[in-house]
Amino acid sequence: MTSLPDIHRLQGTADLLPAESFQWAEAERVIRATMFRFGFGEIRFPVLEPTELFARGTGASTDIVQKEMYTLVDRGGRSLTLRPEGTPSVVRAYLEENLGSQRPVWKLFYLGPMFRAERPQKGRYRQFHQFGAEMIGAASPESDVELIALARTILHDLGLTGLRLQLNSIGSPAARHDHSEKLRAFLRQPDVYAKIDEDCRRRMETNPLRVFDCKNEECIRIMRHAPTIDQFLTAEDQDHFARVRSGLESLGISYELDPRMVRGLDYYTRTTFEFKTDLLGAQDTVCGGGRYDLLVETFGGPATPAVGFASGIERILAAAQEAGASQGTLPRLDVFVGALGDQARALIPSILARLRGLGFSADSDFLGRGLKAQMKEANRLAARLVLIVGDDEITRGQFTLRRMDEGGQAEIPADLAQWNKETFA
RNA sequence: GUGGGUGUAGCUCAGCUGGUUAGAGCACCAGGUUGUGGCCCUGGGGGCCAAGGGUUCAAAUCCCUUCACCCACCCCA
Repeated sequence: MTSLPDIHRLQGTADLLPAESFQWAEAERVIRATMFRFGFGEIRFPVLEPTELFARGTGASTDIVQKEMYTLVDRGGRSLTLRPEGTPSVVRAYLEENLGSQRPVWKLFYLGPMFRAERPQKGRYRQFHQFGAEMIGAASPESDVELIALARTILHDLGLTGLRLQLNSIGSPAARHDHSEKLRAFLRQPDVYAKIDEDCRRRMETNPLRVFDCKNEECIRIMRHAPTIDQFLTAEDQDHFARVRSGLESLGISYELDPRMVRGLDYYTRTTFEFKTDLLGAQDTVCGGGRYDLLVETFGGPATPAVGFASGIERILAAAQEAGASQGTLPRLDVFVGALGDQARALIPSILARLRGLGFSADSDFLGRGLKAQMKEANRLAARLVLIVGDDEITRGQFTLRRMDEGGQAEIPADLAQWNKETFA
């Protein structure tokens, strides 16, 4: 089985072999292409960051910071953390590279691995991969709409259909704080408290908004009468939200209002959104995002509004597969060189070099096997052509070129210099 | 961190209430075609049945422990 009995892939991580990594490369290509079409440029930032970046950026009260970070101490005694999400790093770079003074608005995207020390399950991994986009410097409702449209376009381009867009506005931190307090007060009323279940009594203290998510029918009934966030939004918040909604409508993007939608990160303000699928089981959010108008300030920068989203590649690929989206297959090999005999085998390197120089993908057998085995190998590689080089061919000065789809064979000159693209078309 | 499920060949799995050398399909290798793939036929290599302990004349099968993986809760991509 294994010759490394004590060395294993870490829980919640994966090895991707060529058949699968090819799907990934395709997805990444699509993501970048669409990002560029929307005018977003790629930012690459470190996988390892100071722990304080996330403690302050993601938020000390979040589950991510409280129990899900891979944190280590380096030799200098510094606390470092494998990035659990991208947004704080983008904001750090924005400030560190002094981007705000160069242009009023920055549109950046990223793509890469993130790390969270959670118990793995379907659609949840300890090393997973996200792409995300951030527009920093714009406060307009149209920028919210632009980001939602961007996310939706990429998801569509990746073959995902039937997604539900859920939308909410959570106002300012002050409004949320107000709301939470009122919610607690509501839940503490004896006649209410008596009816909610144990989980919700716990949630009431830790995160009262979560009670809205309870699946218990009694809790759902009671929560219909609970105060919702929209009652705490300012007139400006409400106006912003109304303009986001009308912007989406003018684009024909349908959405569901979900006043109970809670996002797990501290920095969101006003608009929040999620794209969900019903193809994945419990972990059904494929993309989540929102506005974070105060985050730049919390790092000591100037008041700078921003909006962004992040999306999980594993979940997207799983959902696309579930939806029966066409899966790209590895490209076919153009020419397989089948050689027989020492004299012919000695020619393989220069033949391969010539074919590759002409722009063809070319491969050969390096085991010195018989022609039959080499033909099987060529078939496995889905080769279009097999160039057969044996003693006969060398004495005749003509190589045999077999077309694998039709089965026909032809002769081509043994002189490599006479070959051109048409020879192997 | 909590709950449930599953661990038998590279992969997907069978092996019922314990009984002689542990099976199938696929994959891999070889032969049928001493220089020709995909289909077919024949043969072959591969398993300390997750690990450790226990019960028994006898354990892949029953019991215990550990480990791993999966699903779910919490939360999120």
